[in-house]
Amino acid sequence: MKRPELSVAVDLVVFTVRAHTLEVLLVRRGIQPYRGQWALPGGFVTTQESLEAAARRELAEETGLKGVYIEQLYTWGEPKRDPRGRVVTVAYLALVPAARARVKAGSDAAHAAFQPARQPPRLAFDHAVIVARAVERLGTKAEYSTLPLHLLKEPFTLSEVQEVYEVLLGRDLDKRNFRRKILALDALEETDVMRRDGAHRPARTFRLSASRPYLLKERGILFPF
Amino acid sequence: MKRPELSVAVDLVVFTVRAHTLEVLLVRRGIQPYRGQWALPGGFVTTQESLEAAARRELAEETGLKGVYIEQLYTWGEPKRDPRGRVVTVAYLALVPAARARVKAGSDAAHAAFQPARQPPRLAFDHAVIVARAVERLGTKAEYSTLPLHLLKEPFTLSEVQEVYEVLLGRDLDKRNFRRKILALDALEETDVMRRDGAHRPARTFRLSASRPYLLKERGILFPF
DNA sequence: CCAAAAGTGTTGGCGTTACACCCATGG
DNA sequence: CCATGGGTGTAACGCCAACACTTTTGG
Repeated sequence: MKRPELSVAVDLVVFTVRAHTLEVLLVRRGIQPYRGQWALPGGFVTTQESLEAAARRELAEETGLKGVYIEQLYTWGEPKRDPRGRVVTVAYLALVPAARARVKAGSDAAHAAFQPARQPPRLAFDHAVIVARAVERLGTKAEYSTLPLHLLKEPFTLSEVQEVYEVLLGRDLDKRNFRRKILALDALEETDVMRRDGAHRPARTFRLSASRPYLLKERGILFPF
Repeated sequence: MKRPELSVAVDLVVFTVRAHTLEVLLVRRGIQPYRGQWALPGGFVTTQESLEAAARRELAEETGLKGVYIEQLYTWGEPKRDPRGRVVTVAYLALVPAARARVKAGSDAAHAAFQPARQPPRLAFDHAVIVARAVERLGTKAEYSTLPLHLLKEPFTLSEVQEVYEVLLGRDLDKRNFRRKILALDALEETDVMRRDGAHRPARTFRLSASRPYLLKERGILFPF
């Protein structure tokens, strides 16, 4: 049995929501091919680490962040997607709170930046396709899960929760209905600290409940009977 | 930049529904490691083919089938998942109609067979994990899509459609409600042939409608407002 | 006292579930 | 004529969408 050897890479689609916009982390390529163009952060998988470990390593190298939400997105492996040779890339989707979304100190200022995810600049390789798919996936999950909560730093207010859902869904939501629904999921737990912001009433704050720490799956809509 | 070379494989989870049971195609390994144990069909990706092409090639080699529904499932790449060395495998999920689900002629009778997908025999490598995830994914998609229709050979009857949904969802469905809903999706188109089976009234038959040929996504349930 | 965001309930409409009998055929 | 699966309608209920004003604070 033949076992051709290929290169395996991971690429990261790191999202954050800032100023009512969905943003993605991009890096400027310093080497050929596509030198000077924007691309997704990523790199080759070493022989001793798992795929997710490689993705987390790359994420830490660019942002210094650890312990954020990460999930595998899709694997691309067209023979000619990389002009250097055959590279199969496993793409990961990561969510980071805007308050933590800083490019790593010490990097060149022009080296990496968060940019609009829905109208990104011209990207290297097939990265535009990867970003588009990640945006679609995140939007879908916003419809039926609490995944978007990972875009917020705890503790957060209900208005902040509503903002991220509105950005991901691309439409405005009714405040009263939204609050009733998100609280009914029993995925949030109230903290005892209030957020004092400006010249207005302070807001209650919440964190992910310990019993429902992560994503929440609900029944589908086609056959609920 | 270092570019370690790894082996990349594809593995196939080929489902069919027969006798009110979800079944998966397994092959008996003829070589070490895990010689004699059941495993998923699959093989290494050659340097010139895409991942999906490799998956379709393996599927054709085992079953002779072409043009069936196939989608990428997930990629596994733990360093020690294969004792021979570092192998990253991209798993694909395929759906074949029971009427076409034959192991390729000329194969050893004991070489490959469809077996219960929810209680499979002991499997080689991490294939039990892969099968479990595929079963879960198929069940989820049955909740909100018409994907299960690809488990049927056209033309099919509404009773056959209901049967595959019941098997995937693991519960019985109400006949009148089911028919109203599945027809309301506008994904089926009636043919002019009737199915005459036995000592009972003949059934109307349907095929996937040309305008809704494939999977159908519906709105989520969390924020439909 | 004014601006700004937080917080809070009710009702009408629609979609979903529950449910039982007649039809067409082959033997 | 009987057994077998195919085919069909309605009514009660529950859930969801729509909708506007009061509260609390800072300046």
